[in-house]
Amino acid sequence: MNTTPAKVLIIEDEKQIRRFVRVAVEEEGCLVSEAETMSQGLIEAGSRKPDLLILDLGLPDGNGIDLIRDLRSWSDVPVLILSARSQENDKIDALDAGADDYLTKPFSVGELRARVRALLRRRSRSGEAASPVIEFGNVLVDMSRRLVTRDGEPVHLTPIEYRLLSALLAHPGKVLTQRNLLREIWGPSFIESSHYLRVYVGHLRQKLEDDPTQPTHLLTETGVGYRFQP
Amino acid sequence: MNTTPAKVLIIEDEKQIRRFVRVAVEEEGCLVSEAETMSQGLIEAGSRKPDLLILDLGLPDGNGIDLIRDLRSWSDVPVLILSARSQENDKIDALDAGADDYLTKPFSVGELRARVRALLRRRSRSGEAASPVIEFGNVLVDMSRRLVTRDGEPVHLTPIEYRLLSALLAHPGKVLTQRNLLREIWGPSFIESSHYLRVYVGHLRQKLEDDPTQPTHLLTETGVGYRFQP
DNA sequence: CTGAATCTTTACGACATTTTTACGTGTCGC
DNA sequence: GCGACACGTAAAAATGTCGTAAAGATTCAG
Repeated sequence: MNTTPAKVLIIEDEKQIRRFVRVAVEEEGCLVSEAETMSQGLIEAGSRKPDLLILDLGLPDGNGIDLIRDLRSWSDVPVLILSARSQENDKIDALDAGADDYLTKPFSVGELRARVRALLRRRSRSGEAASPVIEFGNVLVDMSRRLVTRDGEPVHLTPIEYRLLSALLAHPGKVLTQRNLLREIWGPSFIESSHYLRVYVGHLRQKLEDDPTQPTHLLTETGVGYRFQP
Repeated sequence: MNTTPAKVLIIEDEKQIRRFVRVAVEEEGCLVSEAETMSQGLIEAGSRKPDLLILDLGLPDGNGIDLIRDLRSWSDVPVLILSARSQENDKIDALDAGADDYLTKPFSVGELRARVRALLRRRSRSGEAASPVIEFGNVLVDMSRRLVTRDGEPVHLTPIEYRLLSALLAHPGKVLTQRNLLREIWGPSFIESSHYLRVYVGHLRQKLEDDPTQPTHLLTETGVGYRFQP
């Protein structure tokens, strides 16, 4: 049980929905603050340091995705998105930009509270020290020393190769979309150039997989992205 | 077991059928309220906050589909439709608008009670299941990792297969019309090509059902659409 | 300025996925 | 029963994506 109540920031312009969400979240025992605009929301997020941010994508001023990107440059607070069914694409972009979960309107109190609980649960867990050395196959990756070895022999990785490997290793078992990886490693303007990924995933497999032709740890999900399998 | 009995609202003009339904639902241990007209039904739904709404499409005043659309803008209470065989199109339109399941007159008490149970079951679960991992049969679907396993073995799904599965799994027990699914997965211009669905539902059954010939979880509603049964 | 390392770009064959096509089955009304 | 219709399966054709190698382009140290 957490001693201090979690702080939740709601960014939502419609008063009705804001009330609805506030009540639901307060029933989870959280401290709630509100913002009606993107810019106000960013300021609140910076000053109040909330443990969870609930964001409506359909705000009149500015783009919610930009807010998330901005936010992610200095904070890793969980972000829960509220979106209308007509904003399917925005939703995906938002998840790509670093949001954690989403709800499509209309949603029920139960659903909302469940998502809030799930995202806040992460808060308590994340404190545990993540082991800085990852192992798979006959490869060791020491994150703290930026050192990669295979069968004991050190393996040299170029900067991009290493960043790509880190990104994949950060979420074991999870599929990372091409856009996600491209944004994280090359920057937002390279989202289109998915062939970079093919080249560099190829390099990594060449250096780390037993049989680069039949990879067992750096897997491709055709049409979607790549996945690291421990 | 739920501590509080579920509240069910019946919107039906024919007194005879209203009685029939009321008795059946009460045998499920529910609290029943009634409405004879659309407008009255909407008011009741707003004030009583029922856990299930049973709606006859053939009401004299106004259109049942409009009622559902209106309702869906502020509530996601499950809706069970009663329709006469001559109202085939209305039935599908209603499901498209957001209804959850349907019964075609004449129907038996047993059928009715089974549907009611199924739709109410969702109520208790939706609050708890914050976990993004869904289970059915011997299959596990981890939404956060885009990972599907069967008997522990990973199952590979193509992008379309996965999107189709997600769409079905998003609403357990709910009937999703072909138009609905086609629009969500292929886009609005593919509403006519119901053929794709047959092919890809076939693929999913092949990969996930114990006996693809006799599916137990990915069910067909002939002439209407498909349904995921947990 | 030169060379080595790295990154970017290009091209093409191999492969995976999607789309078509074709045909068999079962159901329902007549 | 017979024909129309919707559904399920299989496999070919079309399309799209991936992996690889290798040739420019860039950077940086010496």
